[in-house]
Amino acid sequence: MTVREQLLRAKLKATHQRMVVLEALNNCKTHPTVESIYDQVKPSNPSISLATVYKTLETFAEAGLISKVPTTEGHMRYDSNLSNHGHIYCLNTDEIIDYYDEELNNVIVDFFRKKRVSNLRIKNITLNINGDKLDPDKEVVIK
Amino acid sequence: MTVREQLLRAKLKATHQRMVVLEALNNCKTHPTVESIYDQVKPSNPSISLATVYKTLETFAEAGLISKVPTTEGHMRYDSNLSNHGHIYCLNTDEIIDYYDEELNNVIVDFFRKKRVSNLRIKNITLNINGDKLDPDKEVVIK
DNA sequence: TTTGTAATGATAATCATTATTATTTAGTAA
DNA sequence: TTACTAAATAATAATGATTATCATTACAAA
Repeated sequence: MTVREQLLRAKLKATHQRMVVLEALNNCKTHPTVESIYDQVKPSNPSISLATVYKTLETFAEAGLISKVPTTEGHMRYDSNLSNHGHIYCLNTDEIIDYYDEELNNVIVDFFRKKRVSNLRIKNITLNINGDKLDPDKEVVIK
Repeated sequence: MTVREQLLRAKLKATHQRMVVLEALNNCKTHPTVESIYDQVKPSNPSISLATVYKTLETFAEAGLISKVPTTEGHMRYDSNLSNHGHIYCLNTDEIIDYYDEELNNVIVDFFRKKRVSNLRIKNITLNINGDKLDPDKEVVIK
């Protein structure tokens, strides 16, 4: 699906700025900040305004095209991976890595099918793993 | 244990400001913001500075006396409950409620004993439950 | 008590985010 | 295609939250 189609499907006007920002998000495996998206699209779109990037990301999040990921330091980052997943926070490198395990997910889903939390409509449950990367230059691998 | 003892044990100078802030945190079942702590201690300590509250909370977090809880909106709140637990985020009321279940914790601990995440020294794993309170005036109850 | 060092209060500076507004653009209908 | 309307954008000012500065004060060790 093209970014234009994604936008129209979300009932958003398909402007050039929205398309390049969404393109950047889609091609991004990390969890970018507003500034890093701005830096990424700026070279090929010199007239884009930082305020537009802020508003665009907020609009996308409201429309459900992306999700917001708050960091342990209280800043906001964005995630175009909409599948059910948790995050590994590498505190010493500021990396945020997607984490998903089918077996663990099933255990948690089963648990909350039994255990009832009343007076709350649960939207989602995520697992956060916080830690330090041992070798900051190598990747974290889940086996 | 008195707040003075808590501070000295953490190798922090036991100033009056630190004692009243720690006292406020200890007596607080919610997850207060900087401002709400400031508002709470200000009446009985009119000369305390907001900047001091900021620095004090950061100092406490570094010393491990409290932990920082980032909200889904990217703001910071503080938690004097140091036991292993997760949080329920009530998105429509901005409440953050502690959550702990022995059985679920065991399942998760067991899982990560088997499953290895390499190149990462895990500090902690927390479960975040996001949802909306159905009746904002009533409590969320876990059964 | 005295003294050295660290913490505090007051406030200025900074940084991130949001608001404002004139201009431009996308989408639609003639 | 062209013209129209509402929405989006660019530029930048305003705001709000947090941090830095520095003169003063207070803790705690001797």
